[in-house]
Amino acid sequence: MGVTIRDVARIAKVSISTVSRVLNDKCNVSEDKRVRVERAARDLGYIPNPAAQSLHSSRTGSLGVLLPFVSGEFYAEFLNGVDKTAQNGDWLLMISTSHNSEDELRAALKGMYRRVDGLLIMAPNITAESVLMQPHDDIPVVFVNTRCEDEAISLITFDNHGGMREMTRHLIATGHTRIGFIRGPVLAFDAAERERGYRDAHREAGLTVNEELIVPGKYSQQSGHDGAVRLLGMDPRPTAIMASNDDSAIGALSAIREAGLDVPSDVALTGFDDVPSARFTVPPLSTVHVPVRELGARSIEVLMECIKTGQISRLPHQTMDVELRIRKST
Amino acid sequence: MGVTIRDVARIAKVSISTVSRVLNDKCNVSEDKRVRVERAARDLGYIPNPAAQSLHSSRTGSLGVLLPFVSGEFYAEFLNGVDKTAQNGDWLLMISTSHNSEDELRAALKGMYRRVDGLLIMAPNITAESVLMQPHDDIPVVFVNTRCEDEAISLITFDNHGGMREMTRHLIATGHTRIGFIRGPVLAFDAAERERGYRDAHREAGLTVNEELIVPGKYSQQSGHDGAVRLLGMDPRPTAIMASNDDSAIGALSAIREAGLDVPSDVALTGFDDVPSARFTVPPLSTVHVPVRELGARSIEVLMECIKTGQISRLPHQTMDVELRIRKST
DNA sequence: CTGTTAGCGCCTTCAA
DNA sequence: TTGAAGGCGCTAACAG
Repeated sequence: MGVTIRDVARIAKVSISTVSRVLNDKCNVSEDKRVRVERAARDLGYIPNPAAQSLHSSRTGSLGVLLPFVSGEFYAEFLNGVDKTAQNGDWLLMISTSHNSEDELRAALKGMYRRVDGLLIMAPNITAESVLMQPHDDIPVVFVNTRCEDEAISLITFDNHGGMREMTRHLIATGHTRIGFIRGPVLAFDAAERERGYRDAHREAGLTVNEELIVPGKYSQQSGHDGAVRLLGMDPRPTAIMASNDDSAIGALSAIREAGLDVPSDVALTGFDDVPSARFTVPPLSTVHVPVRELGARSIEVLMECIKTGQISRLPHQTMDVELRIRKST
Repeated sequence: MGVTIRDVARIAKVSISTVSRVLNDKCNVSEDKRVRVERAARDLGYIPNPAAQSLHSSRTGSLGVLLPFVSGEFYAEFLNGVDKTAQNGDWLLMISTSHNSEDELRAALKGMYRRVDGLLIMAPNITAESVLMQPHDDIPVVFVNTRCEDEAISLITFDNHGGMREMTRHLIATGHTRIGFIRGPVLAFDAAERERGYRDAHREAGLTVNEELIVPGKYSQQSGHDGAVRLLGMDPRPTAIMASNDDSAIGALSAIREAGLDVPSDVALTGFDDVPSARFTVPPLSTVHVPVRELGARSIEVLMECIKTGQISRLPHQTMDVELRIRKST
C-alpha cells in the first residue's frame, strides 16, 4: 500500500541505501545509478513516508499553532502571516484552539506531542509559565501576546498599554473628558493592559476616571453593541467611546447609529487592532494599528530560527510597535 | 530523549508488549500488572510516539484542510466549524492555503502525503477532478464549494446560484430595474454561479441585463469599494448595487457613503455570505445567509465518517441551503 | 562507490 | 496471561 523505498530500489536495480543517498546526501553515488534512481522515483511517484523519517530523525517538519480562537478578522490576519511564513520555510502547520481554557490548551499541547518541531502559543489569559512544564520539554516554544514574566521564555507582544494610552491622550487632547470605555474579556491580559492605558492617560492628564464609564465587553461585535447601548443610556452620556478592539467598536458603531446619533459629531469612537474592516466602516474608524500579520510572520520566523539553531527558547522578549491611525470617527 | 514504552516496561517490571496491551487492548492482562503499568505510565508522563504508531498502523490522527486563503471572516468562520468538529472527534488539523493556485494546491497536497488520514479541500477555481489523481489515492477526500461534475467525488456545496437569484428577485420586486453588480474573482466558480443567478433572475423577470452594470471585483473590501465608485459614476446611476460577497458589500457601503448618498434610500445594497459583521454595518446589510460554520462542521463530519467506514469518497453530492436575510440596506 | 545491517518506537503475531 | 521477535519505512554506520 504505497510506494516505498524498496520499490524504487528494485526498479532502479540498486540497494535501498543508494536510493536513500540519492534522495538525501546527493554525494558518493555514481552518475549512472543516480539517474536510474531519480527516474524510478519519479516514475513511481515515490514520496518518502514521513512517519518513518520522523521516527528516525525525531523531526516532523510541522509547527504547532495554538490560538484562543480561529474566528474573527484578528486571528484570521494573524494566521495569514503565520501561514505565509511557514509555507515559505516549507513547514506544515498544525493548528488548534484553546478557547482561552487552560485545560483545552493542555489537551491540545498533549495532542501535538512529537507531532511538531516547534510551538507557537497565543494565550492572552494564561501565563506562559503555567503552561511550559508540559510534555514538550525539548522543542522551542514561542509565546505571543501572553502574560509572561520569565525572561527565559520566548515572547513576542505588542504594546497594548501604550497604544490605548496614546489613543486616550488623543481623545483628551481633542477636548473629551467624559470617555466611555468598553472593556475586553475579564481574564485577558491584553484587555487589562488596554484598560490600564486608558486609566494612565487620564491620570497623566489630571483627570479622574469615572468608574461608571467602564463597561464590560468580550471583544465581540455584539458585546460592543451592548456596551455602547449601556453607555449611551447614561446621563450625561459620554462624548466619546473607546472600544477595546475593533470588533466591539464595530458593534458600538451600529448601536450609536441606531440611537440616531452621529459619529464623530455626537459621539467619537475608537477601536484597537486595525483589522482590515476598520478602514471601511462609516465613518472610517480611528484605531490603534497592530501589525497583526507581521506579528504572525515574526513569531514563525523566530520559531524557525530557534529550531535551526537548536535553541530551546532563550530569546529576549520582543515588543512590536503599535501606532495611532486617526481616521474619521474622532 | 523522551519516555518510551521501554521505560514504562522497565519501571513496571513487565515486558513492552504488556505495556502496549494495557494502553490499547485493555484485555488479557492481570489486574496486578495493569495497575503497575498504568502507574508507571502516569508517573513518567508517557505519551506514545505518534510517528511510531503511524509507521505501524499507517494512520496519523490528523486531517488535512486546504483552503484558498485563511484571512477574512468567511474562512475564519468556516475554520471555526471545522476546528470545533475535529476537536470533538479528537482529530488534529493540518491546515494549508493554495491562494487559488493549482500549483500551490498540488504542493500542499504533496506535503501532506501520509501525514493525514483525510483531506478537506476548498478550491473555488479549480475543478475537483483535476486534483484528485494526486499522491493521495487511498484516503478519503471531501471537496467543498468546488466545481465538480463527477458524482463519485464527495462534494458539499451551497446554492450560490439560487441565493443570488433570489436576492435579485427581491430587488426587482422592490421596484429596482437598474441594478449594479460587483463580480467576484474571474476564475472562481462560485462567483460565476452568483453572477448567473443575477442574470437568470433578470431574464425570468423579462429584464435584459445591462452589461455595463456588471463591474469586476475580487471579493475584497477594497475591490467592493472600487466597484461601487465605478457604478456610482454612471449616468444614470444604478438604484441598487449587489456585491458578490459581504466583504465587497462593506467596501461598497463605504464608497456609497463617501459619495454622500444614503443606503437604502438613494442606493440599495446587498451582500452574500452573511458574515458576522453583516449584522453590524450601518445600516445592517441585507444578504444571503450561507451557513458557513455548519458547512465546515458538516464537511469534517463527512470526512470522519468516510474514514471510519473506510470509504474513499463515494457519497452523494450535498448542497446546503442558503436563505435571504433582508435587513435594512434594501 | 555500494550493499548489508542495526536501530528509531510501537504493535502484534507466535510460542510458551 | 505473558514475553520474545518480527516488521512498519527510513537513515546512517559499517564493511566491503
